[in-house]
Amino acid sequence: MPRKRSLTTDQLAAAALAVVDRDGLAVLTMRTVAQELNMGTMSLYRYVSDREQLERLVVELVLGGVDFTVPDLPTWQERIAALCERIRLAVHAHPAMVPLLLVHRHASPGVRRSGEAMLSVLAGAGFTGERRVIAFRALVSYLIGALQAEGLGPLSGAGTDVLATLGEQYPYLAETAVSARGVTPQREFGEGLALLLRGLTP
Amino acid sequence: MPRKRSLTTDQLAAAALAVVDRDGLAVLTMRTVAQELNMGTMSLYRYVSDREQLERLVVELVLGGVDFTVPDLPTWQERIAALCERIRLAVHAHPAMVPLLLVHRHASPGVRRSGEAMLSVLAGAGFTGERRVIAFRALVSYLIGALQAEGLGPLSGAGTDVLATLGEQYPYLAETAVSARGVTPQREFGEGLALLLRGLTP
DNA sequence: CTTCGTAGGAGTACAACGTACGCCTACGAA
DNA sequence: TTCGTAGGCGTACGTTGTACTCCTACGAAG
Repeated sequence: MPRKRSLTTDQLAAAALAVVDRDGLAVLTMRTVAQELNMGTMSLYRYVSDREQLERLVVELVLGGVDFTVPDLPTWQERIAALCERIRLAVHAHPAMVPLLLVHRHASPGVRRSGEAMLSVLAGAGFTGERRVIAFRALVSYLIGALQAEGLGPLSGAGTDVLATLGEQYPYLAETAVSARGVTPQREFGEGLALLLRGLTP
Repeated sequence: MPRKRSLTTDQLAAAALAVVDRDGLAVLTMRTVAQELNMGTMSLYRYVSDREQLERLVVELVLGGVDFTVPDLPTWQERIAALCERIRLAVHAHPAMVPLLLVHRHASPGVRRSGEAMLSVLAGAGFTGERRVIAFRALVSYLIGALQAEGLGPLSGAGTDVLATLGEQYPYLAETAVSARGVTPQREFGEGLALLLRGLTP
């Protein structure tokens, strides 16, 4: 066996994530990542076969830091909420990569582990068969949507101010946007999830 | 005023949507759309300033067909559900363009109109201030996540079969995937939304 | 210590993309 | 009939992902 690899896939993923964190998802390029590592562009292809695979590595790096062991809490609702909050926190640290989560949610072990953890809680709570399917999908849909909305949403963030200004055309939207200023992303996420959990029954 | 335009923006959007419906979002290109219209590539720039604007036109075309007048139904929950179902139906007809919905959800009149309609229902139901913010965001998050999940999700569609096969590593995921086979996207969407609505109280 | 084969690193090159620029020309107003 | 404006489009450039090919560093074998 000649020559040892000078890079681990983790280092590669970390470099890509650094680029995304610093300059945004739009500049995530084989060339920019290679520059970040002081390597030739084509050298990256010794570690990944694709740009897609590079993106998957980023997703795995972010989700890899999440603890998916089911927390020891009194109610299953709290267990679900704690799991979701862990995910939200991990993603919140790298908001620019959220779109990657959605694109690669298929073939990502991290996403699967998270699903497995949530399902085990639901199963323990007594959800079976199609009820469990519905409940799980509802949770995942909310999670995905909320993460996506957090960084870019029209209510929190920069979009809020824009919406607040066109009050005559969309009065409710404008009024709600003003109220939204006092709501942190964390509260928004947590209390929205709580609403969903209230409606869930095995 | 010399020369009349030979194209309406609707026709342009329709051509782009046709390309997306037929060959997928990946081949949506200024060149492919131009070919679809038997025009030169650069001619499109007489109608849109950007590729982004072209994508926005597609979003508007899809959402433009949705009726956002609040339906006359007994409960506000049913009114919300009906609005969401209308959106789901419109999007369901063009599943490949869902990612565009998310990217352009900011500057899209259609998205704003939908938000305004939902908020008016919530307001009529007695939601005010931050409670309305939370409720609205929860609904939007679910809607976005569910639409996204519908076409590509790991539970319905092709991903289901894959998941069902790796049972030893993700037992719950595999079992749930099998149960998911009997659940149509429509039921999944509607019943998941019902769960969320059950937890909503002004 | 020398030698050798394997695999890592990188330069070149190409197709496809978005789009700036500038030309030609069709057509409504005069 | 003429003219200026604006529609249509060909060309070309920078950027992207990546196939191909070469050179070379290095662990194992002698």
